[in-house]
Amino acid sequence: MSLADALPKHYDPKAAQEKYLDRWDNEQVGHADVDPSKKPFTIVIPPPNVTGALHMGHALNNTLQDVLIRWRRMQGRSALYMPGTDHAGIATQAVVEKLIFSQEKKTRHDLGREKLIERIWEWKAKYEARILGQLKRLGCSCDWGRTRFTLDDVCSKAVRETFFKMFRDGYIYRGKRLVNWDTQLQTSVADDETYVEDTPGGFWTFKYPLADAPDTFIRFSTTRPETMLGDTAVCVHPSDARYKSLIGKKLRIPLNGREIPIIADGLLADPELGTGCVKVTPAHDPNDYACWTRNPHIGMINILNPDGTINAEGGEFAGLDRAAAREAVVAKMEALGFFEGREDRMIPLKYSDRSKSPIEPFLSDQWFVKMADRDDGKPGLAQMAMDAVTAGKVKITPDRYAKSYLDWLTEKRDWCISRQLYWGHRIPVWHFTLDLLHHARNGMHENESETRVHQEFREALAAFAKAAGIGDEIAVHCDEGAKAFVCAKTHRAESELEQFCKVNNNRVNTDQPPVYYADNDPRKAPSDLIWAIRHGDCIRDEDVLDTWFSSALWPHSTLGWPEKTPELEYFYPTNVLITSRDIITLWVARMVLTGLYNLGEVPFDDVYIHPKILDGFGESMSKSKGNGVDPLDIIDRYGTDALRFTMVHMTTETQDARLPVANVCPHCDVLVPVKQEHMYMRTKKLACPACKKPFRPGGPWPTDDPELPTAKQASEKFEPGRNFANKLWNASRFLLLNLEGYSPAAVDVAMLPVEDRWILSRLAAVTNEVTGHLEAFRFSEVARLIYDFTWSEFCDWYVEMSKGRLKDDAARPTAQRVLATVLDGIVRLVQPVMPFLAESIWEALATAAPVRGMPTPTAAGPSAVTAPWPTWPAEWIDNSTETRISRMQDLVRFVREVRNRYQVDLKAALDVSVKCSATVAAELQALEPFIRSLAGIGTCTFGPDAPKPAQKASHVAGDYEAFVSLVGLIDPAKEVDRLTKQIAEKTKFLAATKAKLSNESFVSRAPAELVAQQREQVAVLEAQIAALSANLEELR
RNA sequence: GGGCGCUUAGCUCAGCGGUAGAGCACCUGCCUUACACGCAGGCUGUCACAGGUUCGAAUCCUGUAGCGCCCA
Repeated sequence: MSLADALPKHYDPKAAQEKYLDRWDNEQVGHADVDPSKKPFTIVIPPPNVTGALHMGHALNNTLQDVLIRWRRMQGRSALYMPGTDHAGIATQAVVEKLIFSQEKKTRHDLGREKLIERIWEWKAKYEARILGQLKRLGCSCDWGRTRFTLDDVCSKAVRETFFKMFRDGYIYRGKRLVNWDTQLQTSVADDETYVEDTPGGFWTFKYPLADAPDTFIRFSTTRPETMLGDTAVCVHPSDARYKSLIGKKLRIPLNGREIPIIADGLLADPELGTGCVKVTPAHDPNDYACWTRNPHIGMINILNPDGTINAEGGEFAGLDRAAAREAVVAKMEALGFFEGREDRMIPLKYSDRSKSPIEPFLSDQWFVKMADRDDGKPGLAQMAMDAVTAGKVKITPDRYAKSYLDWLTEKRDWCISRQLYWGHRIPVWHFTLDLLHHARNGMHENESETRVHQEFREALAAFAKAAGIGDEIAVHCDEGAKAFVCAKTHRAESELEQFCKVNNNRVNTDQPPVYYADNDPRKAPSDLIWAIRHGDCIRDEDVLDTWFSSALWPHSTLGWPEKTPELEYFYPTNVLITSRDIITLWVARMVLTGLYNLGEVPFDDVYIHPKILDGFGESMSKSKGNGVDPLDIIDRYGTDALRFTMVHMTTETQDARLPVANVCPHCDVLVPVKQEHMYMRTKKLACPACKKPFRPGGPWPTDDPELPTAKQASEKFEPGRNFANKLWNASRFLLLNLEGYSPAAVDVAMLPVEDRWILSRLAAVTNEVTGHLEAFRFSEVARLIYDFTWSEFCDWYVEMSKGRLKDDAARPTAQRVLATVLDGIVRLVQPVMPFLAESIWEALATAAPVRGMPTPTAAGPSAVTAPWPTWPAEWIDNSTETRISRMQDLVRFVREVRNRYQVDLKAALDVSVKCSATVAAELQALEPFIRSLAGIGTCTFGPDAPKPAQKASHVAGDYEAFVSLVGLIDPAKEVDRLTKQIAEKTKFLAATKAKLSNESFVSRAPAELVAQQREQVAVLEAQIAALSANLEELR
């Protein structure tokens, strides 16, 4: 009693969160041990970027993971939810650089590598703490003690080991690639860090003369005339009759006299467009670059310096900025007479989001991982990853995403892993420039000299490494020209190489021996090595690795690989990976291939791809639009349980999840829907429709508005979740108010009354279904079933039916036991989805009914989190009992409908008579007290001879006919309307059924069962229509 | 240009071969001692369009239109 009084009328999510978050933290409920007596279950978190805080997409992603983890933990698995964050190279470096520039007007070049990295670590510390805090408030039961970061020592070791292995095995090579080059910041930027804007520009037409027929010309147009300096071909369509005879001939570029071929390429040239001829500048245009890959003989020429000025390839134009070069090139072409015309045109120009300057496609040296099949017997990485999915070792759900995965991998495109950044895993490679002609100067053939130098370099390096004790820790590639690359596996090898470089760079172009090592030091480089490099340099690679390279290792790096840790042994391969579809290729595919490459085992058995969260207009959420919602705002307003419930409920297989966003009026807390015209800070002031006071809608506002308060954002989508939490809370409150005198006892379920057997049958069936849906990742079904069972069956019917029994001393103990058992079962089902609510109820229940359950009560454990997942005896599921209760519900609904229709006061009892067989009557009789109380009935008679009141409302059901006496109440017109409508419905249905049966094909081809059922239906319908018609007649 | 998904009640979405469902909104009663974040009841649909397969199609196939995402 005192306890129940202490329970507030409304579930207080904030109080529950505060209480249990601390407790779970202290008790480390998320800690998963290596425990051979249990089966492991592992999910690694897709590590959130430390760039910023978590958004609704994360809330969804992490909720689903935690649901599975909590469920499996209850099933007795050692469930590890591995937490951590991602350094997110470019994104994080960009925000920090931006911040520093805005506050201190300093660029990264001003600060230098060390200093900038230091500042980013500060940022990381702040955001990592924030992200982990958010995850905790989302209720995620991670094993916090194992938290990893993609740049920490453990992950770094895995990165280095993997890079080294791949380098040694010949999967990693250095090559050229066109990147989006920001000439101002002098870095490449990713595609998603650029934007395209229509910009006024020009469209110039020029002509090039044929080399051997200077009076014959090819005309073409371009928006970037300066790139003519880098042209290596002119391309026509192979089927274009105008140029067919010219294919293979040479043109002369008038600017510099270089001769270039006319080639045919159906993919680049479009005969319908302009002159049908296209100049090809492979080093400065993506399409032309692609053309070069198909026609490598044309070669390519880079004409730009990293700062956007023309390089030495530009001859007389060298040193000019690209804009000046454009004018100068046009002027010269005009002066030479090859300029044909210019028109103004809007050009879709790509800009860098970070410097707002135009992007230059720029050819640069990058590191790649070879994905293709190999001819040296080592497996192709892409093929390995494809085989894992086609062979079913990794199962992707929904399975249509397996196609995107396979399609992408089929291209087997090499993976560019280098980034021109400071923030990331620095590539552990040292560049040596060899003097290939060393021996040639002494008369040896050039080729032979080169081979010899390579060989000497290898041998010398091996000797050096052996002497330095790092023989197994370096690998070398020097099979291409003057560049040799040495990769260091360990920090020790790294520092040896660093020192070596330092020593030898000091003596480039001298004949002096190394000064760093003493003469008697075995590491002193052999003279051959010195010879080999003495005209070159030796420096560490400046680049860092793509973030995805480290996150690709996440499922095993977090478990300690390359060390053979017990965790790795026990928890790997992990079980499920949950992520969103846009990183199937960037991340999932790469995890599979690194897992297979490093460990020979796939990283996870299942991949579940969840929906994307969109706003109410179907647009993706983003800060700049101002349509994003902060999960913490939702938690503050509706509670974590409500947030999680709604997330689970929204997770269907095919649809993206729409979340209509509203501004919360800062004055009166009313939700004001966001309209599209409010987005992008387009609306600075709104009046609240409720309180009429003005406020500023949510958006990416840089500062506070001194005049107007800014609205927080919310979404009414979370209300059903909050309401459900409250409903279950109150059902529990009801039980606690009625548990006085509760005593546990063994129960023979078969001997229980029908209402108890019904709710236990439903509980067992729903539990089975929920378990099945969890196994198959059908999240929305899980939420729906729990919601419907709890609300529409347990609360609406069973709890109502129990009210009378609780007042009856004889029936009370059993009712209490069943109520406690069912509520306990519901709480367990709810725990994975709504853990704070479940724990609150669990704790309250523990004081009043610590020993509970059926058929044999047992002591409930201390926490719902660790309570066993429910399973019930199969024989509890009883269809005939469920049918009996359905019949009762149908009857009660009929009486209630009559009461509502005639606006009969609740307190006024109605008299009901039910005409039915003796069997049905007996079954209904057993439920009579419930029927009376649920429907508000005075007298109630059942049986074949049940009287038909003179004035009545009637209802015809499958196996009974019911009448509510309406003496003094009846409005015959209303009843006539109603019965007429019902007769019409049934007649229509009857006609459809008869039509089916008179169709010979139906009778012969449809399953016999179905045909029989339809025949029966005809009989039933005819009887019902007859009864309804008779009742209708009596009203007239 | 290629691929994938979506189009069902006013809104958000389930259903995916055998008489169209939920929540919200709306209407009518109810502060009935668990819950007004509630209770009882009601209203609401050519299941985008056009063909086809089938005894039977919202459900399977083909095409069209619109919307969205991914890849180039």
